[in-house]
Amino acid sequence: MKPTIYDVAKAAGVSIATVSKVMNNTGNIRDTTREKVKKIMEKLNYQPSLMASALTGKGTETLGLVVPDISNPFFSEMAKTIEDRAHESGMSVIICSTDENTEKEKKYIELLQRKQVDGMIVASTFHDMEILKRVVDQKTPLVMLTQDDAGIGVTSISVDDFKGGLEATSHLISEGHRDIIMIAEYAKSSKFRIYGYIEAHEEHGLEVSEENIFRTVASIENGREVFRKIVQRGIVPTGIFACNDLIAVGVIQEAKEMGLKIPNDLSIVGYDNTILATTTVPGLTTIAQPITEMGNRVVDVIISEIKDKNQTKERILFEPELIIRGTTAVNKMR
Amino acid sequence: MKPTIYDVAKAAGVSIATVSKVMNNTGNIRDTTREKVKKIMEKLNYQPSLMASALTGKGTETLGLVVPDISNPFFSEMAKTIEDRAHESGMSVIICSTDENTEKEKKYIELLQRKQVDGMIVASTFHDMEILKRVVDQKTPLVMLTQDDAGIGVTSISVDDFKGGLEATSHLISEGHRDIIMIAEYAKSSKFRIYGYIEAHEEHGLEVSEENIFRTVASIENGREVFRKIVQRGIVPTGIFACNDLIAVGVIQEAKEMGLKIPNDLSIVGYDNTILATTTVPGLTTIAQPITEMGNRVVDVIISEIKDKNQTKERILFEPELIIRGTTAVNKMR
DNA sequence: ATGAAAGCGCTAACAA
DNA sequence: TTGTTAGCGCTTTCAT
Repeated sequence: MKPTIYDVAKAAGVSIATVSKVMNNTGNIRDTTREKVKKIMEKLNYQPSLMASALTGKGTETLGLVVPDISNPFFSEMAKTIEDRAHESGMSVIICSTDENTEKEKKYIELLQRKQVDGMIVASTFHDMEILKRVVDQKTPLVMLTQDDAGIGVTSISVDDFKGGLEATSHLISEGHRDIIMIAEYAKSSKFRIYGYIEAHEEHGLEVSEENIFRTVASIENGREVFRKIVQRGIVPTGIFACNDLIAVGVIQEAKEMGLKIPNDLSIVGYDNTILATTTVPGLTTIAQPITEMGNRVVDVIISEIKDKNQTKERILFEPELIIRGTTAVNKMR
Repeated sequence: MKPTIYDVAKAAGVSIATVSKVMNNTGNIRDTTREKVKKIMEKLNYQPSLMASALTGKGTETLGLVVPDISNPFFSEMAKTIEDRAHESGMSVIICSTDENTEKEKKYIELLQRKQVDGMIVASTFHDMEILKRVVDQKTPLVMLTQDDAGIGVTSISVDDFKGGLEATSHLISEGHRDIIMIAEYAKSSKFRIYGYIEAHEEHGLEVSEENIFRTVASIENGREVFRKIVQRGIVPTGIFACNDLIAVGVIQEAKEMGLKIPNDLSIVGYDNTILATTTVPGLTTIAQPITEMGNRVVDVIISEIKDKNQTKERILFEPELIIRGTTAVNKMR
């Protein structure tokens, strides 16, 4: 079936050691031998088994990427840069989508361990840190993306969520909004965005009510649902800060269907600056996370940790950036 | 570091064969022994190496998925269903994004072969069929998604693109449009959509000009660019059929910036019915591909081919469905 | 019911 | 410069 190193060796009339050497460019091989072997490999369409070489101690040249939902543009865009960067370094990526489901999180992490990935990038909301702790204990390089490390001693890469929440909320406040609802996720990253939301209020001497903070899971449908709930409760916000673009889009859609004009009746700020933020009408004002930079960086970090396992763990924060588009405007309701 | 089967065996005071048997539920093991071994595995957090077991002839329980661009919502949504379905069957998925780049296509396919994936799903536009032919020759199950098999004898799953193109164009024609531009991709799937476009014209006794068919690569930016080009050439279409939602969104954006009213000045039909089609304003009229059904089906097919390599190859066509939203309306320009 | 041992495809000493 | 050989962690006969 698939040719092995033995097939190549036999066809070339050399030993498997020689074949191995020409594959890996190690040792001293006579040019003529090298050429001969290469020709045979070509002819047989020989693909050395990564399984076998991994077994001998070499790496698998594979990274595991765990995200909550690959169909969320934020993560698919992130996955794309991560993949590109990884492949530049000769590594491939196994992507797992956990659906924010604790069972799946566990299953996928274990799967990645069994596949002996050289390193793991975890962008998913981990409820059970014990699981991650175990991979760290087994010395598998791990870096957290988009959330901090929760004390398991790994490097983490995220944007300054506190600042992001602060900027988003401050923008709404400065436009004259006073009744600002925040729609957060259950995810860890939301925590700091909430603090930012609170801080912005305090800076302006405004009250914050826990009642104005809603929580849901990222999806357009959930965004719609939460907004419906908000309205049903008789709350009349003029501004909404949604923890991601998906939710923001849901709010936009629902609000429009209710006959609200955006941004005149309702201003909305999203988070992530995904492709969705550019396709809505009006365009979505949002907090940009530098997806490309973060993706590239996380790959660079994980690769350097693979090379040297004892690197100092750091907490890398990128700057969020407020992108003002059309969903926010001066509050004329006051 | 990571415990091996030897560590477990030693700790449990049994042989590795016994450990192997309890892992795989094979052979006859005394209950007490089984329990003892299981307890040790638990305690050591033992994860059997998939590398090692793959080497002994077992599968890798991994599927390779090759797409042109994972950040295109069509493919990320597809990837999500494929992943979900695959994981239900205990298989994981390695996703590769080729960027429609022939080099990368080759690189990734070879990578997947080296990783000994049990099967491959190829949704990417393959220019060099020779490469795919080789994987088929090596008896690796392969199914093509979203494009037909180009004579390499594998099963393919796609929607009836001819019909999709026909319906999209017929819809525009029935709304009174006569100057309909088609923006296609270089991809194989576009070929049939173009035939559909032509057929629709012929059915209505209308002329088709090759000049009205543009080609580009899927992205919002390219959609904008092509539309600019169209306008620059002095062509004034009232209808546009774009081969995917991304391009359609680009057209919408560019047209709006030019001050055109949609759908009054310009009607647009997309293709794919991704999340983007729901977020534009007005909503995008588009041809839906049943992403979930196709994704599930392709996994089922590949898994059954893995189980039995000599299955009859088939060509499975799903039905496209015209989803009418707000970007199309009766042509009032005539 | 359990274990010894061969072998999967490759790497890396070590010999020759 | 090239080849021999002992593993890597696991599965699977075949003995015991």
